[in-house]
Amino acid sequence: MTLEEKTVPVVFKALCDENRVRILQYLRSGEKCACMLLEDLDIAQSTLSHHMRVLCDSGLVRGRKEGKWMHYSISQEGVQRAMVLLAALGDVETEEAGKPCCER
Amino acid sequence: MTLEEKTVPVVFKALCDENRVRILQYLRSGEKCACMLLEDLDIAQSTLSHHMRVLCDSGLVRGRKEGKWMHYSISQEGVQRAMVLLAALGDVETEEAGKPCCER
DNA sequence: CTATAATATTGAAATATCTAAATATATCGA
DNA sequence: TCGATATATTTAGATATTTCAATATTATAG
Repeated sequence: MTLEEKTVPVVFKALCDENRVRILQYLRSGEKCACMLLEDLDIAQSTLSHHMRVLCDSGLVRGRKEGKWMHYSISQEGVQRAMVLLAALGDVETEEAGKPCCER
Repeated sequence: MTLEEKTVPVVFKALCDENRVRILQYLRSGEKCACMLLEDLDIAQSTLSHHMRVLCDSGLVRGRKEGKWMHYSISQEGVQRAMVLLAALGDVETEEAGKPCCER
């Protein structure tokens, strides 16, 4: 597994803002429509819309349009993909027997 | 598991910059000293130092001082902690049987 | 078709982040 | 102690992000 430098930031930017983490927290209790989130979060509507775009771009959240309402939910597949990317980090190659990188 | 809104961004900011992902990529082949990273990455020394601080603050990387050299390596514990945080997202509560949030 | 309601987009200000040069600190060897 | 080397911190400019008001778009009801 090789980490792609361009795509990894797009995925994890979702988790780099306090408000987006709060939104994800809400979504853990199931699919929510934007109006619901707007009630609970005390942010402007355009701000919510911006954050939902970032979340959807990351793949961690899925948006479903139903009439004039947008319903958002956590994407299991997206979370799984992110887990794989993160796990790749922990997957360190076999240590090259104490080879020193600098003269001592 | 409950996601803490303040701490989660600190952890995942590590993965939100292309250069930091490249650094993590390098560290996958084992512990590296700063001078090594500096050679490979084509960025200023102060820039590297800044990124290493962000990485260490996230807990994903551990720094070890040896004389005048700093050695950096991926922290298995840190990656594990991040995995737990991320997994909490996928752990969605039992869906409340299609309860609609908006009038239709 | 028109009015209304939900969401998206645009524009602009405030704030944060990235970058590098200059400087500071720490360690080692002479 | 002095000079050289590795890394950290400070400062400042460039860029990106967050936020909200205003406006645009889309869908539904009448």
